[in-house]
Amino acid sequence: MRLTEYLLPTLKETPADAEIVSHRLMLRSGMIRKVAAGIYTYLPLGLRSVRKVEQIVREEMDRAGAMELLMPMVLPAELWQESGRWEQYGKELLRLRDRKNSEFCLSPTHEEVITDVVRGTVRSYRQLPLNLYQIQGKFRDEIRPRFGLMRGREFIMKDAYSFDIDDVSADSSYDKMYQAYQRIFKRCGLDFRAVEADTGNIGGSSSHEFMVLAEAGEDAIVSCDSCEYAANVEKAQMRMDRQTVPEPTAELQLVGTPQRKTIAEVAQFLELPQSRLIKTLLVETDGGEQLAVLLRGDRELNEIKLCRLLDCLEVTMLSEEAVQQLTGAPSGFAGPVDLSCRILADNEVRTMADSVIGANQADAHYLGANVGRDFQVSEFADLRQAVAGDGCPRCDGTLQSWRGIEVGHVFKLGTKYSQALGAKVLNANGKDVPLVMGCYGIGIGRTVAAAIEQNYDDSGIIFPMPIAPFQVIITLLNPKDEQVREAGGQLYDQLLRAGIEVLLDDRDERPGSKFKDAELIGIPIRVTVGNRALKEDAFEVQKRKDGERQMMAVADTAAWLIDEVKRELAE
RNA sequence: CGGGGUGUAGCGCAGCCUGGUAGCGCACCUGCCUUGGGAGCAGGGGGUCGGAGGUUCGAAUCCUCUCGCCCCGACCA
Repeated sequence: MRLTEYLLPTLKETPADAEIVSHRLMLRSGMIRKVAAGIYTYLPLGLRSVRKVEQIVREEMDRAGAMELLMPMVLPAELWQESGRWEQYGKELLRLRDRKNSEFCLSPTHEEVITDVVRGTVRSYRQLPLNLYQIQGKFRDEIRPRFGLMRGREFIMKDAYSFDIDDVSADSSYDKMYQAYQRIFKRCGLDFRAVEADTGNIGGSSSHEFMVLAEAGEDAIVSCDSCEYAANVEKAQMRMDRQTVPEPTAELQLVGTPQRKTIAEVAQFLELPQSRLIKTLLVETDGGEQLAVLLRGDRELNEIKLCRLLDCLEVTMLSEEAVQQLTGAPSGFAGPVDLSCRILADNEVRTMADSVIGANQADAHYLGANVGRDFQVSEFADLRQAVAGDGCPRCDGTLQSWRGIEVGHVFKLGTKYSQALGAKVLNANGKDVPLVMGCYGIGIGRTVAAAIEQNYDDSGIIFPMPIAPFQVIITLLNPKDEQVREAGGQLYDQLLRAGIEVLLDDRDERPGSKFKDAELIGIPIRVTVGNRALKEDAFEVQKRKDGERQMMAVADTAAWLIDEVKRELAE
């Protein structure tokens, strides 16, 4: 493309509401434009990168034996009522009515539709396994869209669904997708990790998230420094180093702690490390049960682990009034002694002796508290958030922590949807069995954004070759100069003929502006055409990545570029 | 949904407190000039000041309501 004919609205100034690098750079480089909160137009340049990622995804899905189809985005309520999710899904599901007042929704995901398709078309195990995917716009009415394409309401997603006759076969389908994802993100030039993940409310037995490592990531993950273990902190376990239950050495003793409510305040006041305290969190399940959760003072509760243990969807902290009612004291002084509700504790609490706990009376704590002697715990479990430095649950290694951007997620679904929607086939014994499903998502736009989070500098984006909107940019320093136009034009034609995606900056701008734009939009290789170098019968070639310039004979340049682009694509 | 903020030209902002002809920088258009790192000069186009109502001789400015957007939190295949 010639830039004089291309829509490239780059911005010198940074739009005020762009918080993270990728959002800022995508706006500045003219890749996207905001239409409404969490809703974006992909401008020509942005769309090219999106298409690159889509194409890589397509090739790898096809290679893994999946078939592409396309389902509608507007779905009838009936289908969602059948699976029960019309009621369950909540406000994230954007509901609408047609002119006949029938109810519809904008689909945030397609388990129902795909299951409906398959139950109507697949009758026998001989037709399995089956893996169907689509690349399509999705809509989720997020509470708080932010960070540009990172968390939009409308977004492009690849979603695939596998159908198998039994668990063994389903595991193999899952594994194929896992491998395909490894290839996809590798080809996109990303530094990523596959981590064990919580399955959330989509259900299913097992799941991995593909996390691109980046500071701006919304997820925290941990990984072992000596084995392959890696997990989302929502799911991450840790090794229990000390299993012994220590003997109490101190008596239970009431101590005044005026106005000291938080762990930090109490620890400082008593001149003890926070790890000598036990914090008592009072929560209520969505089922209405109130209970206490004990953790070492310096630890954080992992609500997901707690919910799993309690088999509920959410827990909330008790209000000030409820705390007062349950403990007889203002919040900040709750403790497990003589508490009337059920008391759960993190495994670590079992290994603590002579601890500090709340006394259930205003401005007082107990010293020397011991489990079993001074208070009882109904159940110990893994309830705390893993942190860097914890022991790996699989080996002797130590966990490290990272921020990650979730670009892909693979799930073993089991028969949750096939059962709800009656998707069954006859097996080899002529018996009706529900299909065993898996589902596999990739956020396309998010992948582009994540790539930018990992590849940029002060001047702008540094696109990896496979997802760059153009592979080469030819900058004509003075497009009015006949010789420059001629030489640049010839190179441009040669590259086009070779199938190289090339942008010709033939705009009548000053060189500085063109250099700045080329760097901002991150084209991997730039060829500068100016009469100074042309006098030596040379072009100047510069890679965006390292900025190194080299002079190259005009006659050799096209062949070198073609070679170089292919080499980088194959990397 | 709770807390905080903001809405004035495509983008970034000033003006609002203390009411009196709507401004600046960038971008855009024309001309001259310039051409290896976002030049310079001159001229020009573009705004129902988010919307509705109210107070006032007069509202971007004061009051009420409303909508959008942003940040923090809860939430989230």
